[in-house]
Amino acid sequence: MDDPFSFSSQSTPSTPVKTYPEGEGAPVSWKTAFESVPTIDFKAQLNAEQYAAVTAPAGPALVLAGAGSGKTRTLTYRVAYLLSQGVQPWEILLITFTNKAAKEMLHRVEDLTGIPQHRFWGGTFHHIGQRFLRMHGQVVGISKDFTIMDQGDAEALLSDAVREVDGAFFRNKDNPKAKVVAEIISYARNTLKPIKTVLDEKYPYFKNLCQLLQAFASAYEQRKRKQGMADYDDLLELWLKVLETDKAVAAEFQGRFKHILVDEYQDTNRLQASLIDTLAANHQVMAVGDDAQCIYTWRGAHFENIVTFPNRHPGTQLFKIETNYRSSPQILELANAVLVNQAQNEGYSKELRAILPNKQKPYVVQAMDNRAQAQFIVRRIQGLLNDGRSARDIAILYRAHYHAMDLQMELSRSQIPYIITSGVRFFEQSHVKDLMSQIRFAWNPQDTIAFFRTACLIPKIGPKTAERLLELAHKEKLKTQGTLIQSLTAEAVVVKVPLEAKDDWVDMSLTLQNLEEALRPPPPPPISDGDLFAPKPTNQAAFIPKAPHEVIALAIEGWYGDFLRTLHPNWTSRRDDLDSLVGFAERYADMAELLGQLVLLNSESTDRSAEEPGDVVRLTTIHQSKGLEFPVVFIIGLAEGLFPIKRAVDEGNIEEERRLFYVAVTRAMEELYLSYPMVSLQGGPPTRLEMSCFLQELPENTYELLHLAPVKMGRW
DNA sequence: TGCCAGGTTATTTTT
DNA sequence: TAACCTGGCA
Repeated sequence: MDDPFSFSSQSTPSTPVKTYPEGEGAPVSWKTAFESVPTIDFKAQLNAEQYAAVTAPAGPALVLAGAGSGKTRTLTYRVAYLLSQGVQPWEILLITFTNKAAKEMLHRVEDLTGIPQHRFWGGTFHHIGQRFLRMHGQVVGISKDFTIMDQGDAEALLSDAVREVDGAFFRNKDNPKAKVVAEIISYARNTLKPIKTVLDEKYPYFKNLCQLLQAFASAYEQRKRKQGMADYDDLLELWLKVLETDKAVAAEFQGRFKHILVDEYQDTNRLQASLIDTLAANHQVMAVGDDAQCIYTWRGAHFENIVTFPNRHPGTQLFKIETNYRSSPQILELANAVLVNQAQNEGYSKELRAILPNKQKPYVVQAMDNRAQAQFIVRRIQGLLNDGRSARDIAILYRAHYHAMDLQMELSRSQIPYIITSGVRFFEQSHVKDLMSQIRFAWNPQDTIAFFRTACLIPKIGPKTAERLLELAHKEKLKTQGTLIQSLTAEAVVVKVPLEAKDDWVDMSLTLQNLEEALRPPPPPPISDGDLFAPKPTNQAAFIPKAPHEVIALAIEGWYGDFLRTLHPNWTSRRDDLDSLVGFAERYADMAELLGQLVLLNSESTDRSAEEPGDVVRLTTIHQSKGLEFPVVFIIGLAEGLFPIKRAVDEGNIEEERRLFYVAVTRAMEELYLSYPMVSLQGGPPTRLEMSCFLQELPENTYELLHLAPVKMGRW
């Protein structure tokens, strides 16, 4: 697996990946496969707008695809079209933002063309960056087998770096917390701006900390390199750095891709845009997106990227796809009205054109308070279900998770099945991370974050104690020539473990030792003994590491499996999570790959979500609803202060809130309910809430107002 | 130094 | 709801 691009978004050892060396044609078998691609009548299967984009001649192209206009379809057919023109699959680079999108896209291409997914070069920015760096990272001083940290790990490492530079920093409560420091630094990196600029623009109240933050950033950087770690941003930042440093490598990749396709281009940040621009040195790039749906500027997304794309790629052809296949004309009329109120000069003008039959106008619903809002929705849902609607056709969208609290209670009470996609992801759940930390530490004893996480689980052991013990173990290691993990159980270390923690400490260390033995050959025995019968070095050559899923099973059987019971009351379900991790890991042949993927993949790819889609109502934030569609959509909390949310108003980010509202509205296919509570009972005395400005701005003929009387009225 | 209980507070979160 | 913080105690 040396070729960085010989992968699909999912690693499936069952279908071995073939790669073709540079300059060589594909093997004959492949050609046969290629010829068997069904001929597609592009003109018949696409509308005129889509057809134009799909069959665009080579060269830079920008496809503005409105909500529900068949964006994915267009992209998929574009790939098929290129293939039909003789382009080889490995000459196409397909970049998406999410794993979900990558998976879906590759899947659909395979369905359409019959060519297996893994022939295509596709994945998320981060996936591709990872593979690239595993190959060429040394150019910028990162080792091949770096470990990728997730958000939490990165913050922990950053905290360490901060304390190293200024031990008292976090004690001052006026200073930003580790999370915020991380945010600032990350934002700077993703937007290619100096920290100073970021502070000026977004955090003026931390301006005086500029020097300090810069010092934190570089200390953090050093730590990462020293410990062989990379955070998410590194995958992009260092990728770009390599391309800029090593012209030969850059040229190789620039020549390799004849066609680069980028999905959701409006959500690229400056760093990602630079990557694309660099790779697409010959302007062989098609960007697809919708600037009206850019909702991630707070994380560095820069929707002007889409606006200035033609400047950076001279000769760009512009395609607009505006026929909407998703929503009723009434819903689209409202959606278009949302955009009319956009500040001027915000992106491209667009108007979605309906082709579906008429339906009911969207409703605006005023409820007394949150509770009444929830009750209204529950009653309405019951009505829909009685009319034969499936629960899965219904979604409730909101701006922030906590807006849905009353609703959850009300739904549970009425026994309406629902799922809520909450903020915590599978791999970020504490027990999953606990377990994986042990494996990570066994895999890479340099990974002190993993060690601390594991050690501090034990009662009576906190960070300070853990640090002392680790130091002792290091000393011991030098003495005995063993491994660090072997030293954990050395007498000199164990005596320093707090009395009550001893049993757990030893158990934990023994498990770690088991894991280590499963992963790596034992170190050469000390020579000084003169022991002629010591195991011979040949043992090492013969060592075969255990498969990742076996290692995970080993860890569960070990110390943590039992310890978990003492940790959480709901340990059985957590134990199930861990067991499902074993199944998940079966897909991976080696630990390095698994550890890398674990961090890059989020909940989508777990077996868990595969089971999820049942016939249930879906509750989700608007951000997470992007790309989805539902026949019936409720958008709740449409009051000033809730949506647009107060903080966004304070910071002057109304336009992003408006785009968010636009995204929410365009999820709906047939029925749309926009509701808000008129009184807030949250914390303290009841306060009156105004109708959201987004509703106030709408022409009155775009919706029907429904004022809920306290008593039951009519059907609801 | 570490633990625990109780209280507070709440943006959004592709990787 | 849950995650986080704080203060007081062992």
